[in-house]
Amino acid sequence: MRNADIAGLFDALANLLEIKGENPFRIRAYRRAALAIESLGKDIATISEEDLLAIPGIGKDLAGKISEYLKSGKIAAYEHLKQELPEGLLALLNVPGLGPKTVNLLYREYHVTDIDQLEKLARAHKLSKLPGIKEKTESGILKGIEMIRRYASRYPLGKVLPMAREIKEYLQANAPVGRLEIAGSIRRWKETVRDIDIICTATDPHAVMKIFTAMPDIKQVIMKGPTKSSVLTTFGIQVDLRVVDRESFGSAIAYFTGSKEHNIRLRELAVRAGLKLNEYGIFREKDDKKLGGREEEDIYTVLGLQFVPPEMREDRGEIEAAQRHALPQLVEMRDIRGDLHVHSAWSDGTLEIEELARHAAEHGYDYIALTDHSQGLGVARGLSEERLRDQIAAVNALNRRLKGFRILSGTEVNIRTDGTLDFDDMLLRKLDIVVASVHSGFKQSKERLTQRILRAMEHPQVSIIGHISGRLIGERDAYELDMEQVLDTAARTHTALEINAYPLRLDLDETYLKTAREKKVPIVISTDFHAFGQFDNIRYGVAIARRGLLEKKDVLNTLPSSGLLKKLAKTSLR
DNA sequence: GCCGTTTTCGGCCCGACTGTTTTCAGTCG
Repeated sequence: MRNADIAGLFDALANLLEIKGENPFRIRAYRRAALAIESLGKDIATISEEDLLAIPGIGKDLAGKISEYLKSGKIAAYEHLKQELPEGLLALLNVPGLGPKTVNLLYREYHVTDIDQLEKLARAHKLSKLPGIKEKTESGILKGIEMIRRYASRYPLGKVLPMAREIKEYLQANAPVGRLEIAGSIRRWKETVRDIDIICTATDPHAVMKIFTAMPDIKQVIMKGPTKSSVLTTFGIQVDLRVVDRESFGSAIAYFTGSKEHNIRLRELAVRAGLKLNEYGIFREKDDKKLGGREEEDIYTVLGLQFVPPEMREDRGEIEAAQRHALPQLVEMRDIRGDLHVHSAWSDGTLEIEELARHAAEHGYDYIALTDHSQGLGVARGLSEERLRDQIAAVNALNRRLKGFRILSGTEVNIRTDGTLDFDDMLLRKLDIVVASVHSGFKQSKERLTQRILRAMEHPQVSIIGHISGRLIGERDAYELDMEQVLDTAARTHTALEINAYPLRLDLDETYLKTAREKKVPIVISTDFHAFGQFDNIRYGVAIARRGLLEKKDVLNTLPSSGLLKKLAKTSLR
């Protein structure tokens, strides 16, 4: 798909225009369009020009530029702009504290076009000769350069959320705070996050800020004010704390949860209704009377909107739906009845089958599917056919003893490099659930990988395709797949796709979920359980499902086991 | 550059903190 390329080009265009000092609203239009294209969920090349115009934020001009790129691989306007301002300037914008105005100044005065040049000039104290720049700014730029060299810009949610919870607990235990919540992209459950945003109420903000900026494991205090402070942890992630009084907590958490684009749309609605919305509340414009803000719901109510769950707040149409009071009823944690991807100590898990069952029942589940690895995956102690037969017998024996809980016999069978499965068909037929996954040969061509997965989906015994993209967020990219074909085939063969709730996987990812839902592809949410406590990871998967707008009816493991097995029995459907 | 329950033209969100300034521009979220 070229979506990411086009979105990237529009973003680059916006940045160059900003350095040039162009009309800020024109710049915003490019950025909005870039976001819309990125989260489109289908190949932009397959969309007619007419349908392009139906996408909010894309008008005649941008639709033309998209077509131009699809035809020629270039956008003339961007090529022209590059003649004026070198592309290298874009990298300079990534330096914290360095914005478009300063980049422009540096380029005009010293022809700075890359970070190494900038660093040399700063070290030689040449920058402080420029208007508006003195020693502090100069050393700030050097610090900024060090930061981008040392740290990644975004981190996987699964790494950051536990840190955020630690900070939350620390502040609740040590600072005089009232209500306190994690906000920002963590609260929206974005799969990667850039920083940790925390919002709290307090009667003595100074005392809170003092404790916050002196927390253990703080590397640097970036800024410190009475209502807003930022620090950098030794891990390298920025933490922002915002303090408000209790009457503003709702509006503040709404504001601090974002997304920025969602907030902008809310404020535009407010302006049009003769209101003003900020982090302190929602006010009537003419007399400044406060109409709400203590609770987050106030904001949506006063604006005449249905309450929008944080996971949906990305300005992807949720505001319009909330105006019509037609938001989907998103799937919830309590809807999940069981886990369909679970490993025991028979392969590379740590719990015995009975312990697993008890643990799952304590977690509130009615069933699990035991899906240990297959023989080909030696590193994970994959089961031989003989051991799998033994396991089926063990599960049957156990099920006779268990009351109100059921273990489904299953496997996570390797999809071999040619698309065949790692167990004999006769054996697979004895199982309740067959999860088929790719564990090797990631470097195959897009065509081969796609064919491989299609072939597995055509197999009558395969109920679910596990972690379909193969990615590990921040560690390994997804392999290339023709997702259009994959989703069509999944729908046709009634093969479910898994949302793998392991925090570094989280695929099938949200960009494809919307399309999957439209095509009526069955979806399951599973944790890929290996060790005690990991059933809790289901929250990540539910969040991704919610970000993909899935409802309870779209997710198969919201069903009781009998209904679930009926839905997964694809042979009876053909 | 987009868009329309005021508008096809004239609007387009709002505030905190920092550094360099004697009143504010730049950056960030």
